[in-house]
Amino acid sequence: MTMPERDYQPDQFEPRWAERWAQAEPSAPEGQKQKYYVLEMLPYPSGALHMGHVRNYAIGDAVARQLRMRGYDVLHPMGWDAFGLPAENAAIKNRRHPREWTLANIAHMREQARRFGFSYDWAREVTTCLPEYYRWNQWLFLKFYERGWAYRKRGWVNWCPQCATVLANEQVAGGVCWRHEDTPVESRELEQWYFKITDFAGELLRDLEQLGGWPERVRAMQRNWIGESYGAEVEYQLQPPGQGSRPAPVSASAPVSLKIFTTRIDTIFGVSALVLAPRHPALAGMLAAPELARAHALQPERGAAPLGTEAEKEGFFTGWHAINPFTGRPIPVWTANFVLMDYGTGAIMAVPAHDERDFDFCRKYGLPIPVVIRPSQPDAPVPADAAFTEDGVLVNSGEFSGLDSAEARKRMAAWIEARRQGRATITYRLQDWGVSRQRYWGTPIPFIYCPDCGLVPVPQDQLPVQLPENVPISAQGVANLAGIPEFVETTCPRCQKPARRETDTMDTFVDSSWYFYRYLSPHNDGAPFDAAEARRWMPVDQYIGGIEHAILHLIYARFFTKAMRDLGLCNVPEPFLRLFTQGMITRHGAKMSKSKGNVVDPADLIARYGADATRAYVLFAAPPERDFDWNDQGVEGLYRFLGRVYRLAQRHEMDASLLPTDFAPQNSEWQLLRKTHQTLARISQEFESRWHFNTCLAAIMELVNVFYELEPEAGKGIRPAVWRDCLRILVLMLAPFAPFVCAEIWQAWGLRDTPAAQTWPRANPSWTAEDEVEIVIQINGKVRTHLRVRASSDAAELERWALGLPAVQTALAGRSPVKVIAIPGRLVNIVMRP
RNA sequence: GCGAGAGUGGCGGAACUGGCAGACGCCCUGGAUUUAGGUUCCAGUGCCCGCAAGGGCGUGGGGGUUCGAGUCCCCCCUCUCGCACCA
Repeated sequence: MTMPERDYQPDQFEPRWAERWAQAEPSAPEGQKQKYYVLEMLPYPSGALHMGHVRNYAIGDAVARQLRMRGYDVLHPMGWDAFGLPAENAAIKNRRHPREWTLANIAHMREQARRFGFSYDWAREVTTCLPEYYRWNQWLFLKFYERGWAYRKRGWVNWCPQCATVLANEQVAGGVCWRHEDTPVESRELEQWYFKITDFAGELLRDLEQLGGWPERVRAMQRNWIGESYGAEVEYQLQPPGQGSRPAPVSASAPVSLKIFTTRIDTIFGVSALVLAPRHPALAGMLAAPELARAHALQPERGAAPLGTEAEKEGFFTGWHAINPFTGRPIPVWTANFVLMDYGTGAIMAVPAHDERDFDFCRKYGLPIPVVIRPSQPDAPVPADAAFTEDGVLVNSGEFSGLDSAEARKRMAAWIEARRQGRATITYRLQDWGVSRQRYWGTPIPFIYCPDCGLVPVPQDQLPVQLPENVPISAQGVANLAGIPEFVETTCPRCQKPARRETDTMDTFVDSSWYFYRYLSPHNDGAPFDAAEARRWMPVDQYIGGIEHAILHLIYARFFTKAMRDLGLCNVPEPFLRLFTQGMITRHGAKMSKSKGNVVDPADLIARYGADATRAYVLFAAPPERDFDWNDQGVEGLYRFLGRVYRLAQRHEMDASLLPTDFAPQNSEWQLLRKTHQTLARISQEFESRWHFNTCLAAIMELVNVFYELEPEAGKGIRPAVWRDCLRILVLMLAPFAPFVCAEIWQAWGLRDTPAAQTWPRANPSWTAEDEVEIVIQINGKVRTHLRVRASSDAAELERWALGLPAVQTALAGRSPVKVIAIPGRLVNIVMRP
């Protein structure tokens, strides 16, 4: 008896399952099962899911579903990165409150995610713009403040005129804003809140070594970003301008010494000048107003130089001199555009003979170029008209002459340290994270400015500091908090006198730095998260997301975990054990964007082909870590394939009985069992290694082709029990990639639950092995013929049989081969002289 | 310039350890089913020569190691991504 065959029409059953799964209570955690935390990067609720989301979640869901079938207790949550500027821009456009717009988008996107069948535990959903969440941003901010990890500082900051707010260094790439690629970032001098991520720089760098489950590319990017350099600080005493014994009068704020950072203290006998960054604070006490202005004019705007070039080096002599502590001789102090205030001490010693930049600069301005390092190999060539920048042997360096560079660096650092004019030190390129934003739609920073008490943290029991509901929205924008008097005006928690609230909000990267802890106890109102839950679930076993967060989000989140560990909130040093970065989906060779008109809308795909075909195609098109270009016909291929499976399954009855493992197959049963179990072994292996789901789906397609080929044998040469067993395995293997159609088939078969609730099948090794193999016969490395032999045939047998083949006899033409290579199970190569 | 990754049919890709290059899918062609179109099912499909049997060529280019190289080594070319005077 066969069931009536129906066409594959996913819209007739997918919504039904989606609804059922959305309402299903998450399976209760079972203590004895091993935990596995699968996390996908939470999306910004921009309005609708895009293909990038679909790819990210299709990968994560396949992994989560397969792990559940393998018996893990899987945590697979989802949430919304709901604060941020697009909501304000939308507010301006539609005169709609950012909260309304955001929550409406979330509702829609959650519905889309459900329609796709992504198996999230919706009871754990987190929305960062709700006070239940952001109060814990504020709570953590205050904890950081107590530890000195949150502090205020006046300094030059990146300002994006489009965003009308400050940006962190990580959010500026190539001189432009990360959200506005056509907007150069300006620099402004402002007082801002910072997180002291530099306190963790060394640990953030070292612990990268233990992140073996991360792509090397991401680790390299973070390593470069942190930028650790071993070197020394050296303090130079200053001499004001003036001739001989009559120094010119200097102001009270005049500095008496200057600290520089160098990685090459071994070259210090070759210093021609000290050079200060144009914005070095010491210059204010060294230069008269016109010169100071001249110095400030040297400061290049970030990204001012065209890409691929460096600005011409420019600077001028300040009139001051500094005493080289090693030689006792005065050297001129300059200021120049090529010295960065943000790195080291903002001042360098210029050693033109041994640094390319210093060489360019000193040659341009006619400063001397004394040589103090020679190559270790006496006959090695020395660059004629360039700096020799490698390590070597010191010359003209007083008592240090003759030492090699590495040894000299140690001794010279010790020498300067003994004189208390310097020390060996480590410098990082990484700078503290500027977290202030001058925007409305973010977490208010919980501080109060009191005329009497100064800066006062908002007491913990008064959290959250709520974002005011009523905010003026005009064509110019959403007012920031400074423009909302009801918010600003408050009373001092200490003295109760009138006071002002801090009006900056937090960078939204604060929200995403710890959201994956909030999933563990999303409704806890006594703490950001439950420590016992964190002990059970952290670290995240597998994080999946886009490479674009390689530095920003992933370094901030690592920093938060380390800080929270030091606060005693959690006990792991790293948040993400394994990281998988999926590739981009392009179309017509370009990133999908509305302006290019090359967007594929997941909603349209669901309507035409259903969620399963869309998910499966996204996985089939390429290995998940690679970029791929969207092909409209490709989805149709997967739609056809799922239809093939659906129809095949409908044509056959099912029962719940399993084939015994010691079952003795006969005739074509072997073929089906072997193919099924070989496919199963391949897919099981792929889940535990590369995640090349494209080959998994290809393997399932091959298997389905075999089913079609053998279908006339079903119930004849292939007994029903064998046919059913293989068919059931097919559906179970497909279930992580196309859960709807598999559930539908399961139900149509009259079986209980869904494939997702079944145990992942185990490949039977006695059925995967081939008993016969085809051996390639080569002559001089070229395939000439084939030979079918028992799989167990040894090399001697193979050689004997191969040499007896007519084709080989013809080729040999009576001569004897020079050599015969026989590899059991693979080939025989007969080597002859040409 | 520096760092990382990638170059395989008309297209996406497969070949994980050196052992039949092109699995699987798309496109295209033909056949069956169908009143017809669509759907479905089956077959063909790297390039060149050949009616065929068969042969030659072929994984960006050049060289090398090896019985044997898409895979290992050296040199070069192209593309993608990241970094951008970090002393």
